[in-house]
Amino acid sequence: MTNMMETAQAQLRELLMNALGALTAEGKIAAEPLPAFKIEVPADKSHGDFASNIAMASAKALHMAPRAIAELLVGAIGFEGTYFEKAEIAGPGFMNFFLRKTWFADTVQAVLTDTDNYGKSEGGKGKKALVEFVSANPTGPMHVGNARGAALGDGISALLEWTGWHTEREFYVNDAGNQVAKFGKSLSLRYLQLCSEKGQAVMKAHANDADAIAEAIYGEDGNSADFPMPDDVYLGRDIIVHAANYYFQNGDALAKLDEDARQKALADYALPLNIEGLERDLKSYRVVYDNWFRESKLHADGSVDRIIDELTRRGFTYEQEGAVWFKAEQFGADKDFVLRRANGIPTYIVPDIAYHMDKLVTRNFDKAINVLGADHHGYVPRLKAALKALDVDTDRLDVVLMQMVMLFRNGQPAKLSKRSGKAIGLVTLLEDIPLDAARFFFNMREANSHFEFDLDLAVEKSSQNPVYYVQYAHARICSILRTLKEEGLYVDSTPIRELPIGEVPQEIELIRHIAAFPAEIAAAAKVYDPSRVTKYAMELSSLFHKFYDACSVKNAETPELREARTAICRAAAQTLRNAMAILKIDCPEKM
RNA sequence: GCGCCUUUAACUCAGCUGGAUAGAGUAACUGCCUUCUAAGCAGUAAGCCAUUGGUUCGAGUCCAAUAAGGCGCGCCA
Repeated sequence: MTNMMETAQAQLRELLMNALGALTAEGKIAAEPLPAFKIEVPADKSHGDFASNIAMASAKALHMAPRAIAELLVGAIGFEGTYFEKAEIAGPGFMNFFLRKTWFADTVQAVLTDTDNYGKSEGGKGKKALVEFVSANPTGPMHVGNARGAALGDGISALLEWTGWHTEREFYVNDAGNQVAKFGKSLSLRYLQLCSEKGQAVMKAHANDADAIAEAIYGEDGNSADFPMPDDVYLGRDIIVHAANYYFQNGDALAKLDEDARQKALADYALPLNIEGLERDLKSYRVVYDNWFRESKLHADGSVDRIIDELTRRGFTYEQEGAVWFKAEQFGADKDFVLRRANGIPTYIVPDIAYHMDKLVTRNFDKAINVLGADHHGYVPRLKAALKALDVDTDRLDVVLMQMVMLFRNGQPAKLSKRSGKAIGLVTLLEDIPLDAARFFFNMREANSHFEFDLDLAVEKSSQNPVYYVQYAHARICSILRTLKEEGLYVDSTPIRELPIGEVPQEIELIRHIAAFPAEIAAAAKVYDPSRVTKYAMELSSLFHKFYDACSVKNAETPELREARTAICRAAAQTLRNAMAILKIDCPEKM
């Protein structure tokens, strides 16, 4: 796929190297090894399209003033047949280079040729990445942090795909261990409450409505005087709903069983329902996973036990107070930690180690990327220490830490959904704000910054809302093209290089930014940061609106100019669509 | 106590691998639609880039210390 920015940069670098070579051959400059120099896009447009610090960087080695070097270079460069028409020397010795119009025309042509693939690159070709994100506990509904994780993880996955990686999205299902036991216990308690006299009264009062029953039993805080709950269980309404539904289907038979059997039966009933629910809710958020990897599999096939055995075999464990410890300090972690408790049950990290061995060894992904809440940052060095002890190159595991989300409404922290009045989770959030807004907003800030989510702004249909600003730009372009077609003014028959493209500053600015798209995507993928895509889209939209204001397409001075601007519009719309496609946000043709 | 993150305009944030006068949006005020979507554009205002030192041709950007805020350091996950 075409990257005109890169093409121009490579050409410029070659021109400079050739000029240097020629000057050295002529003896005009000393034959010294020169330090690396940079070619970059200056912030100030009057400084040209590209600038190089080559003269300043080489000053020391050549024992010459930067400006003198620059002057020699400018004289030695042959611009014929290239994308560049001239160079200027500025400031302390910067060299500023100016592009010819053909470069702008070729950029527009590249977008129209590549269409939906414009911006893709192949840096990751032949390599496999596994992106694990959300992995919410299946014992309850997803919270707002999961919504951010979902948008972020999905965006990172898309960026990797756009840069050539074979990418799989994965959800790690914690369907084993302590929290499942706690889940069963919670369900059992609620179930027994429903079977009690008071519970039966509530059931009768609310007929077969599980939600209404849950509301009544839940009371103020899930721990009412009539239906008290201990400290170490899940209190949520969803637990009561499960218990009630089970009761509707199977009656009170479980009340007569012993506690363990009842907990297991209820967990076996409710857990699959929750997992289906997670899948459904994420799908409605436009997140579709390739794999749902179950923790229980790692227990069932012996992987978990094998981790402890293998670390022991290698001499990296010891026993203390009846527990098995891993010598993590030896592998760079802050302190040793327990692998197997005195009661014989492995700690949570052992299945995690087994899981990552599965990712990196069994399935042999080149990269495993985990999107985690920042509160897990202490856990990362421990996991890496264990992987290192098992001979895995820990650079293959990249962790993207994500800071907390704070929801705001009317400038105040918001806890409850406006519409349903329930706690704001992923599902209730989408009741309150449009899907596109959620996906856009959660990708506006980089992962590692605290995020204040303004709920009022997200629903606002105005210029203040960045999602609408971007979508409006696209709809506006579509409207222009529609009008041209209706009036028979839409023409795309002339080769783009023959059109007058890049006549005014607003056109140039817009095309320059369009040309930067492929590099921006590659850079965003490299640092796992989809927020660069939202920023790019906002900037592109802004440049289009400015172009729109300055350059009429329909009423262009000449038919050639109209055709040129039509092509620019099409290229801008295409680029905007591609950026939004990465984030899975719609680009409506009308608003 | 140890470790990680954050600190840029009144508010929310950009500032890519150090580069030429530090940028947006919001809020305030002023212009621009008989002409392709005014959900837009243009203009006016605001900043010891937390503090102090260091590295160099050059620091918001790199290093060190300090301060304030957030988080983590379990035989919880």
